[in-house]
Amino acid sequence: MFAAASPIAPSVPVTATATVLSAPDIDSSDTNPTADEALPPRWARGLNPDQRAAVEHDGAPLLIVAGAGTGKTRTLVARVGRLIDEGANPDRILLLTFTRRSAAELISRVGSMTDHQRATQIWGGTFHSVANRLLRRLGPSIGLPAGFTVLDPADAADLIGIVRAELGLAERRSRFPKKQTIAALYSRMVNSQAPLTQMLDESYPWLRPHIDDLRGVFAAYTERKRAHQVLDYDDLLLFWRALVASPEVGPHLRTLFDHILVDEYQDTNALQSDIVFGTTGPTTQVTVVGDDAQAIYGFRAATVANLWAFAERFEGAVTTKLEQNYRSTPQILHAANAMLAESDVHIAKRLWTERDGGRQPELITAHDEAAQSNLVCDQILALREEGVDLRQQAVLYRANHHSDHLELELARRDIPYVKFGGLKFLEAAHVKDLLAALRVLDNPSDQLAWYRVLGMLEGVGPATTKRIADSLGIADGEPEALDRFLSSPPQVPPAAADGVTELREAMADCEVGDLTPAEQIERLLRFFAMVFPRRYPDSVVRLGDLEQLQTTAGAYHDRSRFLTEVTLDPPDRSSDLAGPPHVDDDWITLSTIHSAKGCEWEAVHLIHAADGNLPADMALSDSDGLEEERRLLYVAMTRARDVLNISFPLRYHTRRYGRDDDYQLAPVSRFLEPVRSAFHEWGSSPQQATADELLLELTSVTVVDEVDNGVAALWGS
DNA sequence: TGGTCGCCAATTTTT
DNA sequence: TTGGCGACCA
Repeated sequence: MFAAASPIAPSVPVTATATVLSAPDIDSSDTNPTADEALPPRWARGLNPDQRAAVEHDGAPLLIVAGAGTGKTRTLVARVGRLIDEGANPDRILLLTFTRRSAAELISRVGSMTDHQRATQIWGGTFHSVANRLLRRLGPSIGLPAGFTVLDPADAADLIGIVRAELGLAERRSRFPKKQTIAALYSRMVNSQAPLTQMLDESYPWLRPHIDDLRGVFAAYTERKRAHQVLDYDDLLLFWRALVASPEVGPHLRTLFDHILVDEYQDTNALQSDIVFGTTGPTTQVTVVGDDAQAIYGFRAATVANLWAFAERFEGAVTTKLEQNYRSTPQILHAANAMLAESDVHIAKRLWTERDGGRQPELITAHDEAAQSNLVCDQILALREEGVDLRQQAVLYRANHHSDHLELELARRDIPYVKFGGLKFLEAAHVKDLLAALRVLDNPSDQLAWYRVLGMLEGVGPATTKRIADSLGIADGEPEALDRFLSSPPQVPPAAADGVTELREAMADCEVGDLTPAEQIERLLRFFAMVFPRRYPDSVVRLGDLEQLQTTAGAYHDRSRFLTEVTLDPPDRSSDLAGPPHVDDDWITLSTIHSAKGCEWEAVHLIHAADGNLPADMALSDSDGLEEERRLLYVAMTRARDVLNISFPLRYHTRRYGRDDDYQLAPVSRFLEPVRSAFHEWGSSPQQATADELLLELTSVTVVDEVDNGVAALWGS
């Protein structure tokens, strides 16, 4: 009922073996145009009938349900290319994507298809970056100062930590939730638009007794943000929606765009759906693309209900499906389809391919984690021998630390790798230090930035920081705080005297001199060079990082702009600053499944596919969480073109009881158990493992008899 | 005695 | 990399 039959797209046979349909072969249609008098326009080349229908649709709101590997990006690019070709004004096209990187890629591909210059005029980016752009321009008309500062999530949590302490909730025994927990709760509340009581009942039942205190923290946090003119990520969305709702600005906003296109619509939340709806005017054509089988951001309050209810919210909407897969072998598709069959995705679709041949995906049981790392390295190298470059291979896993052991083994064997989704650049302490100093200059009411900067001084801890801050009037959000700090030295412990002098001089130079952002960073670096050696053992490396950041800042003339861009679109890791070692180097990609969304590789090695890791234990409490884990596995499997190797260790060593030789036995992921026949299976057998464990027990357990009997029983069978 | 500093354990997924 | 706990300094 949700996926109404589309009037514009022919329905596609849903069996995996259907090869009758006349979907054009991409390669031959690109190189061998048969229609000699009228070449199809560039955007139409190589599209299959379903894709072409989606590209050419005009009028009613359009939902494109695009399965994994069905040419979703190609279709989106072609659609935008067609619009521009046919005279649409690019700066009246809004293209909302999940990451900034995918927006940039889409726009660049549109550019090479049409006109590069015109393509760059498209409003492209994440919801957050577009919100920022709109609010700088239109914010003042709803009472938002144009000079607001954007807080990254870590800063937001720190600010919550401050008000939490100020409200006296940080006392020893109160067992009040930590700042990260409160921040996560707050963010989910905003993004799902659910009331606190409901949020607590559904997701945080153990916090129920603290409901009044939590309300107090939220109120104080909101008040503090207002006083200091800072917005967190969620506020960017909230204020965009406020623009939409405003009687003055709303109607104007709805005339800005002729076309709104949203990618990854299954991973948008309630607030984002409101925004798209509210930004759509009577003459705006809305197109959303998504796949409910790939919804993996429920923990961030994303809801596939947006996708399911699209046709209800956007009246007269039509739905079209893309089901022909151009990526994977039939064997891989079969395994993925079978695994997903049990799930509760609403929009029926079955991927099929014209490809034939290919090897069976493998399900590998490893003796333990060390064996798994070894096996994976062996396979990576074997594939490289066969001609599959490392660049065409990836190792995927559920949680960041799952790659720890493998990384050691890769390093030992000199296999180069690049890791995605790990520690964020913004989370590196030294980067936060530098940005805090710039933020103090940029917005002297930014209490959080002040606290961080002052706390860097020797002999100055939380208590002294607060004392100095109070004497400067920072807690009250007085912008004169900076002038006071620069005109007379605050009272500090003797150890901090030199540091505070250098800091004041550096900031004064940045304030009065007409310095570019890069020059200001250069000036501040002298202060950092003073305090870093005491603060960080690897201070030289960190200072080097900051010099790289200085280079990056060279592209900006405006300090506020630089700060906002870095906050909303940070480089992935610190090493990004230095760039990849050599362009012609070959390296393998390590990534969480979440970060692998939208990517594909010739060979995918999925590790730690053990129950407890995938699905993760944390997700087992409710069925929604469990289903999301299943879709996560589906996303991982469908990243592979030719080779899919899934492995899991039979046992995990734990140190829970203080001994290194403790272990837990782990079965294969419950999602894979029913579809084992789709795999070529090999590795250690569970029976063998259990006997091994019991032998191990023999050496360390005192109740020898029982264990002995257990071993005898097993070996007897 | 208040406050800083050093050492230890633990960490789902992210715009 | 954060937080918690204990040692040491004014």
